[in-house]
Amino acid sequence: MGRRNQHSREEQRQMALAAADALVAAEGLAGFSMRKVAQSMGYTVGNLYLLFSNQDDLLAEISVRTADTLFEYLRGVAARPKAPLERLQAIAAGYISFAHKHTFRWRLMFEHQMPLEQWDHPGLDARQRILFEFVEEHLAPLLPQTSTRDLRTAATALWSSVHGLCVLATTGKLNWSGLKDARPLSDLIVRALVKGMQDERV
Amino acid sequence: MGRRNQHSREEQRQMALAAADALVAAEGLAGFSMRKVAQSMGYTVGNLYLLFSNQDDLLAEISVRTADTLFEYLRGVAARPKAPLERLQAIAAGYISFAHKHTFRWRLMFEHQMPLEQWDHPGLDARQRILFEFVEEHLAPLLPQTSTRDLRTAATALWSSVHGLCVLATTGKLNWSGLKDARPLSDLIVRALVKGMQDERV
DNA sequence: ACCTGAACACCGTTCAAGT
DNA sequence: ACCTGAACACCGTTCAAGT
Repeated sequence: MGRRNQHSREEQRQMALAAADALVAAEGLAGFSMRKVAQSMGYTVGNLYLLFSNQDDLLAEISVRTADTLFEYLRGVAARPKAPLERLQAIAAGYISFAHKHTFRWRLMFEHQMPLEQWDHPGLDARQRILFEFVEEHLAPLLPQTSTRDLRTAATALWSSVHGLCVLATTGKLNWSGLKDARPLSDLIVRALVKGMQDERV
Repeated sequence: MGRRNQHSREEQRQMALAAADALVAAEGLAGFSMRKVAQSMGYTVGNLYLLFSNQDDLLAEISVRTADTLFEYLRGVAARPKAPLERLQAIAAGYISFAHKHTFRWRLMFEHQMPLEQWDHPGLDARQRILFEFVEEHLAPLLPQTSTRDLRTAATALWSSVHGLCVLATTGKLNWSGLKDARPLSDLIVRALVKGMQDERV
């Protein structure tokens, strides 16, 4: 057939991304398929391969969207508290609550690029760098007189810790500790880590 | 056909597990399939469903094996250092180096049970509890006069942090910080976190 | 030029039928 | 009783062929 120019190529891309994002949000990566996306947007599967090079490419673009949404949310969260430590704690708690609210979308960012192995998506890498720099920026006031290099190390340590807690929290592995909410734990991690680093002569 | 009792059911299970484990180690979860496992052990796919209830069941059993191997390794690592802090740092570094050496097997433990959602595998949960208690046991000497409840919280905080670093390290996301080795970072996290917690009146 | 439809090579899972 | 072989309902990806 061929419905001529009913939707421009760019419109089709956006339709596909919207359909795919909704599918991931509803069913997770396990329930995702190119065929479902195609059906949901009213086109054939084959057509999807004229818009994206393959499934990984489509999933990567959804991850980029999620990363942008996440970052915007974190910027909003960081705007409230004035005290540096509380701001950092709010950012950490915001990260966890975002992951809790958009579990499948958030998981996708870490599940799907594992197959890609070393092959790095430039757009995705950029988002990750932005996030780390954001943490670094808000950690800086708490660690004055620290070299750029050590500050970067500290930000990496802090963020990987928060991320690890987030992983455990979203996979229900915190029940062991008897905690219902992750917030006390994220506060503790940020506070203790910052305090411990302040005491260092790194 | 039916090769009568050429291998007992239990022998077949072990053959399947060995084949599946080797397949995961070589190709990761992405390259895994029931059909490949069956072919590798010289039986039909259908026969696999007389040994395991389904794919997730088989993968869970492999995860249990990996968890046992990991724990045995960590126990060995913890036997060396005498000083409590150094012992804890050695355990953290051991966890990361195990994940680095057996990347695909280690990833499987966290990738495959996500689809299972809340549905918890009792054997797997037991291993996770053992690991947390192991950390708690080695953290205890560093946090005397701490209640059982707070000690558990501290162990959770510490281990989720180490796990988070491990995730980033094995997915190559540490390059941003300029670190080639994760060891300095894991040492820093353990040291700073313990120090920060010691200063608390939790 | 734009999109389809059917094909290809894979999947997990089930179960009647062979020995 | 033990295991197979073929079927079923799905996949991702490609590409000749229709309009």
